[in-house]
Amino acid sequence: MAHVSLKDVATRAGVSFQTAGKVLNGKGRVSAATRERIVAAAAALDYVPNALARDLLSRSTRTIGVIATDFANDALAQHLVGLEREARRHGLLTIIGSVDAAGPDAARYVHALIERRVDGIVTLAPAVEDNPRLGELLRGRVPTVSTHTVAGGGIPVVTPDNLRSAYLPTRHLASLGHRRIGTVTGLRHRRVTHVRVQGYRQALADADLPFDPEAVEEGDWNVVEGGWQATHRLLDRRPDLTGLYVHNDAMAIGALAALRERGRRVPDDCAVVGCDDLPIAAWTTPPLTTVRLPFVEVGETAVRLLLAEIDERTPEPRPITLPVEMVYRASSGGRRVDAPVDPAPPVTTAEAGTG
Amino acid sequence: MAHVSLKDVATRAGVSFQTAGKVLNGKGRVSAATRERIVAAAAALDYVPNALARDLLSRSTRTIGVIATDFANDALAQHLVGLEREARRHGLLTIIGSVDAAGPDAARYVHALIERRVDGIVTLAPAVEDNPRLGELLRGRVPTVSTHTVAGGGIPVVTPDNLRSAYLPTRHLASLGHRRIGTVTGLRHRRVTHVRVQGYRQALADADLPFDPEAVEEGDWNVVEGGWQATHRLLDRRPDLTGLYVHNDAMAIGALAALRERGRRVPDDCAVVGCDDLPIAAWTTPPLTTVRLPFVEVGETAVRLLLAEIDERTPEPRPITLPVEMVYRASSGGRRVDAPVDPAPPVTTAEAGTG
DNA sequence: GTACGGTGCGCGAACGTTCGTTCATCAGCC
DNA sequence: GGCTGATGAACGAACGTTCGCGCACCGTAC
Repeated sequence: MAHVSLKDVATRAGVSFQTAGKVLNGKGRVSAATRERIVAAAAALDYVPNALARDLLSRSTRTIGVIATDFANDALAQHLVGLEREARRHGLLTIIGSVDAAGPDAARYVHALIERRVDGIVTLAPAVEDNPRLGELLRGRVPTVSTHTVAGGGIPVVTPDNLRSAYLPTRHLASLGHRRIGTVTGLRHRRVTHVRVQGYRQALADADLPFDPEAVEEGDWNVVEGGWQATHRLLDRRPDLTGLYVHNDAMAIGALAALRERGRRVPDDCAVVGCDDLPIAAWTTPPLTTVRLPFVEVGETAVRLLLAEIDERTPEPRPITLPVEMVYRASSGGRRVDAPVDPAPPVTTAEAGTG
Repeated sequence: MAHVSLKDVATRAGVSFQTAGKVLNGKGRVSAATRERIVAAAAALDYVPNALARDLLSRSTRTIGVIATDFANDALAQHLVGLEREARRHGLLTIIGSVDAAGPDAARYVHALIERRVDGIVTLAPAVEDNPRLGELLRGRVPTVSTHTVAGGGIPVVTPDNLRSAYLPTRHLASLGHRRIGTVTGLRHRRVTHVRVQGYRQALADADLPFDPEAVEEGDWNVVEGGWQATHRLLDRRPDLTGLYVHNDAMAIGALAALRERGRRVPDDCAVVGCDDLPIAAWTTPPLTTVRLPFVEVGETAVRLLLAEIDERTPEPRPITLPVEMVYRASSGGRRVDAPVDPAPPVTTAEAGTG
């Protein structure tokens, strides 16, 4: 498996290695005869050019790095799919690495990426919101795009329209006639959670419904059980809720279980709307009304933004948000009296859609 | 963001770049005074060594490539988690790429990996079973380990113990007293499917139950709907089944839905056992008895095998299989009369456990 | 004062490319 | 037959490292 170099090809073809290089790159004027000899030699020796040497000279590796927390996470995995696909479309390779939140290996990994001279980095890591170290490591050193607001700022962000991912389902529930709508949120320290609570409140206000802080409960949205526990806590406090917006589908499955245990029928006694539109959402009992988030598109967009940043074309200053979409199923009673979705965002604030 | 080289550090410190290199690598004898100047210069300039140059010389990139079909697939995503973690533990970077089965970009991607001089490749791609091209591309050119038997052979394989992943649940159902046990299989052309049918038949035989070809139905196991459809087809033919082994949890969820639609209670009218132990398996209605497959461990083991192959230590000749484990939940009626699991494999054949 | 061992650095070479320049050869032309 | 211009191929240099060798210089010992 020892590799063959241009020099090897050249000696076999009886030419200088530079001439061999010219032929194999299709550049420079070479006679048909020698060209043929060189091509034959390259084929015979199974020559594969050494990208290390080329990149060393060209100062570009056509490689990007991905910093993620957990590839098995549904959303992140889909981000990765879109990201890698778009990267490959542009002829870029993708290096991945997972980092535990604030551990020392985050710094080590970033360092390794810079040593490899990646052209840019995409972070798929909620941890960058709280942990300022990662931002410091990246800012000004490598072109970077993040799918989460980076502590300290200065790094382009692309996310789903998180505000509407809460506004739409809440409005949907209100339009179905529900007056007491609760919500099971994601982790409190996450930015997306704040934005969603804001969207939820906005929809309540638009429907002339009061905001009840006791109708909001935080859950651990990494596990189904988090939604199950939070729903129980919420219903202990507010047993009269008839509508529930849960910040992700995993927790919504837990919520359905909790409601079932309490003998509350869905959607008749309590309507439930999730978020994410995971594949299983269509197969819960009852099937889950939810919000489709453009996870794959976020990954794709991140790469496009990164390429723009690398080429020093205007690095998008303000966060980019991608449209979300309601998916109506039985857990909310279907799309009965839902108002048409207006094309323009219902609200606009400085915080809108960033998360 | 222009990068700083040893030469830059050296001129700032007033030494030759080789001396700077010695200091920054901790090798060679250098006086404390100049050492300090060099370190200071490196820090001031934010020097990061160029791995391209180093790797060019050392002929090792400490990087491995991953060829996968779909990172959003539950099993593959977990493979990837284990793989990347183990790689990082050994100081290796991981390059990923997804390839559509037999498309031309598979060849392109492999080529790109070899150009980058990756130290080895792991394939997480069922497609290598059918498509001989990928095997040809890799064999003899790059150290490779696969999680799927590669068409043409010659490449080390590591998988869960697929035979037992079917034997154990079938025996479990038999031990619960079920006499008519059906199975919804994965895609027919996949090797794992054959091995599982073999394990299923073996368990039937060991329980003195007849094998009924009509009690076996293929499903598209990439989607829940595949299990739903297959179960309906199966029950149309054999309405009297009282036990069902479904080849993955996603399809098992579809099976539960199909049984519900037919008014058959689980587990009383028909017991169901899935396979994979996805996080949601504990939250279906009823919770799903299933087989835990060591997906993460498969990824880790693949990296260890690959490192052995790279170091030219005995490249494991025969396929490695990792132990699987029953997880008892309500969909089968729990672990009521299950026989103790014998430590040794119940059967051994040439096909055992490979898939 | 010469020989000697050790220390501290510089220097050349190599890894496999790409790029630009130089050089030899040859045909065509007055 | 000497000049021009084109063509084909060789050549030198550079990218940023690592490695080993060589060479000053200093202090010590005879």
